[in-house]
Amino acid sequence: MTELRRKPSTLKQVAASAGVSTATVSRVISGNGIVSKKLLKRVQNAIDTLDYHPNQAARRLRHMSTKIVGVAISDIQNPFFSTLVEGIESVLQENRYLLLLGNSNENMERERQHLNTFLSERVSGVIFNSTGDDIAYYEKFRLAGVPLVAVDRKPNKLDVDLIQLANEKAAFDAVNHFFMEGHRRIGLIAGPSTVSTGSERCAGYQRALQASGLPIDQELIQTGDFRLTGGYQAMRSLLDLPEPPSAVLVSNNLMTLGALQMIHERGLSIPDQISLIGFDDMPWAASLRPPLTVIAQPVYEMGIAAAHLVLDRIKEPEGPIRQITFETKLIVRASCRCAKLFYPKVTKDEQNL
Amino acid sequence: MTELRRKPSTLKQVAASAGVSTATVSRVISGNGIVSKKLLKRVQNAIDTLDYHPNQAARRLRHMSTKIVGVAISDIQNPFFSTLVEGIESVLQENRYLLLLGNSNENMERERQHLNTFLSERVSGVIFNSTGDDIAYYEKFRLAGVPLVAVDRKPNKLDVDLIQLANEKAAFDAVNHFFMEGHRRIGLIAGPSTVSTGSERCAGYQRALQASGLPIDQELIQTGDFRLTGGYQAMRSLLDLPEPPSAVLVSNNLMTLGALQMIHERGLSIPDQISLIGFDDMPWAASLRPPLTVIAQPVYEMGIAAAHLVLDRIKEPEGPIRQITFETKLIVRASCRCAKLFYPKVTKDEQNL
DNA sequence: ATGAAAGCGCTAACAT
DNA sequence: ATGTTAGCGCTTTCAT
Repeated sequence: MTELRRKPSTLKQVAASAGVSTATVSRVISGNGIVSKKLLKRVQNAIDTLDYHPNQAARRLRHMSTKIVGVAISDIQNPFFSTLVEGIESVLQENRYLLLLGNSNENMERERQHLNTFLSERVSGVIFNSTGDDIAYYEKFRLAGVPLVAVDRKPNKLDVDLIQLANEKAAFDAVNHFFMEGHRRIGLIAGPSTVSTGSERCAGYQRALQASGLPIDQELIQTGDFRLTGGYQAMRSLLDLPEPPSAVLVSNNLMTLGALQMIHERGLSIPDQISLIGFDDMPWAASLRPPLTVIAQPVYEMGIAAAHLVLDRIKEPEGPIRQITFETKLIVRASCRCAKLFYPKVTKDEQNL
Repeated sequence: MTELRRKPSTLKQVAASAGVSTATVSRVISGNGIVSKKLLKRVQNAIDTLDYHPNQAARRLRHMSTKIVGVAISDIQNPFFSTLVEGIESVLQENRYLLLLGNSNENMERERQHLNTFLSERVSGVIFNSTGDDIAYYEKFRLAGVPLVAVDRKPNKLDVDLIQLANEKAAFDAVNHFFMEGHRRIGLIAGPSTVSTGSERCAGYQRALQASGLPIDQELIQTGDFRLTGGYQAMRSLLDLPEPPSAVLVSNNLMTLGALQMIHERGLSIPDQISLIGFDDMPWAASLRPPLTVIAQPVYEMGIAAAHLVLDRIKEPEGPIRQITFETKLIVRASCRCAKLFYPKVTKDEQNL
C-alpha cells in the first residue's frame, strides 16, 4: 500500500539479467538483426521476469520518428467527430501509431496550443478539420515536412490531402427529393458560409432550385452556427415567415436537434405540417418520432481513409495531392411526406399526427 | 513543393545562434533559474527566428516524468464517454498534461494493447472505465506506482480512486416518481449485473418496489447489454408480457434509443400507453417527441473531477483512497404521465397522442 | 552472431 | 549569472 514508485526496468537491466549486451536485447525487441535461439530465449525470459516495457521516449529520441499522429478536431462531443476518431484510431492502432487527440471545442486559443503540442511532440502527421481561419499555423507543418490531412472541411488556401463529402450533390439530391414529394417552398438551415461544408451544401440547395426553375428566396435561407441553438433560432426565423416553408433541409446533425425542438414547441406535426431532412445519420435519428429522413455520411469510413492517407504520406512524402470525395446516401424515413409510403403501419392514435 | 523534410531545430542550435550555452537556453525555456534580461532577449530572438519547439521526447527521457495521462474507455462513440473525455481533456490541457486516448470499442484485445502502450509510454496516470474483468492487468500500474482512477464503473476487487454516480439512489428516485404518477406495474431495462452501474441501478429499482410494499416480479426486469439493440430487445420482452408494464426505467442512454424504436414500431404512444424514464440526459433527449424525462448525470463534471483526482494523486502518491460520488437530477420532461402538468401547451393535433 | 561505444536532445548538478 | 558536462534509455554503426 505505502509502496514507493518502483522504477520501470530498463533494457540495460534486461541485458545484465540475461547476461548479454544491450545490443542483443535491442535486436530481440525490434526484431531487426539476427540473434541465436539460445540468447533469444534467455533475453525473452529476462524480459518477462523483469516485466520490461521499452521506454518509448528513448526510442523516439533515437530514431527521430515518433509514430504519433496528431488529430485536431473542433468538437469531440459531436457524434460525427467521435465516429471519425473511432475510424482513425482503429487504423492507427493496427499500424502501431499513437493517436494524440486535440479537441479545441471551437476555441482558437486551445487549437493553437494543441498545434504547438503537436510540433513539440514531433508528430509524424496531422489530421485536422480546419475552421478555415488558422491556415498560417498549419503552414508550419507543411514547412517542417509533416504530412497534413484535412477532413470534412476543405481549407481555404492550403493545398493538402483531403477527405471530404460530396456536399453539393447531397444537398441537391435532398432538395430534389422534396420536389418529388410536391414541395415548392423549401427552406434551408445553412451552416457558416466560411466553411466549405456550409457553403457547398448551400450551393447544392440553390442549384436544385434553379434547375427546377424556382426563384431563390433569401429569407428561406437561414444561417446557423452548426450548433444546437443555431438550428433552433434558424427554424424559428423560418416559421415566423409570413409564408413559412413546407419542407426544410438542415445542414448538420446538431442544428437538426435544435430545429426539432422549435418545431415541437410550436406544436407542429412532422411531416404533415412540415417536412424535414437532416445531414448525418446519428444513432438517435431512427428513434425519433417520426424517424428522421437523413443524408447519411460514411463517417467511420472517412476516418479510416484519413488515417490511410496520412500513413501513406508519411511513408511516401512526395507524390501528387490526393483528395477523396465520399458519396452520401439519402435514408428515407418518416420525416418527409412520403412517410406514409414507407411506414404504412400507424395506429389510430397516430392518424392525425 | 518538392521540399525535403527539414529537421526541427534543436536547443543546441538556439544556443549557438544566440551565442550562449545550452544551459541558458534551457533555463529560458523551463522558466527555472535566473537569466539576465539581455541574454533572455537574445535567446528569445533565436527561438523565434529558428521556430524552435522543445523536443518532448528528449525532455521526458531526462525528467523521468512524462506528464501524460492515459485514458482507457470502452466506447468513444457513446456521448457519455465523449463528454467525459471532453471534461478530462480541459483539465489536462490547463495543466499541460497530454491526453493519450485508448478506445477499446468493448474489445478486450484492443484494451490490452492500449494498456501496454500506456506502460511503454510511461504515463503518469491512468483514468479508466473498467469492464470489471481485466483487473489483473490494471494491477500492473498499481505495482509500478502509477496512479489509477476508475470512472463510472466500480472495479470489483481493485481499491482505487473512483468517480462514480449515486446509481442506487437515482434508480430509487425514478421509480418513486413513477409511483407518484400512479404507476404500479413498473418495468426495468437493466444493464449487465457484472458491472456496478448495472447492478446498482437494479438494486435501487428493487428497493423502491420493496419500500412501497410491491412484489418484485422478475419478468419485469429485462437485462440488456448497454447497447442500442439490447434496449430494443429488452423492451420487446416487456411489451410481450401478458400484462406489460405501464412505465419503464431504462438503465442507460443507448438502450433508451433502442427501447424507443421498439415502442414506435408497436405504435404505442408515450406517455399515455407507456411512460419512460432513461438514464443520461443527452443532447437529443429534449428533441424527442415527446421530450424525454431523464436522470441527468453531471458527466462533464465527472470528467473534470477524474482529471483532478489523477493529477492530485500524481503530486501526492500517498494518502487515503478517495471515492467521489455524484448526485443525479431527475429532469422531468414529457415522457411520463405528469407530462400534461409540465407541458400544457399542446395543439389539437396532439391531444390524443 | 555478438559486443562496445557513440550519440539522439535535453536538464541539472556542479563549477566558475 | 552563466557555462561545462554527465547521463536519461535506447539504437546502430563498427569491431570482433
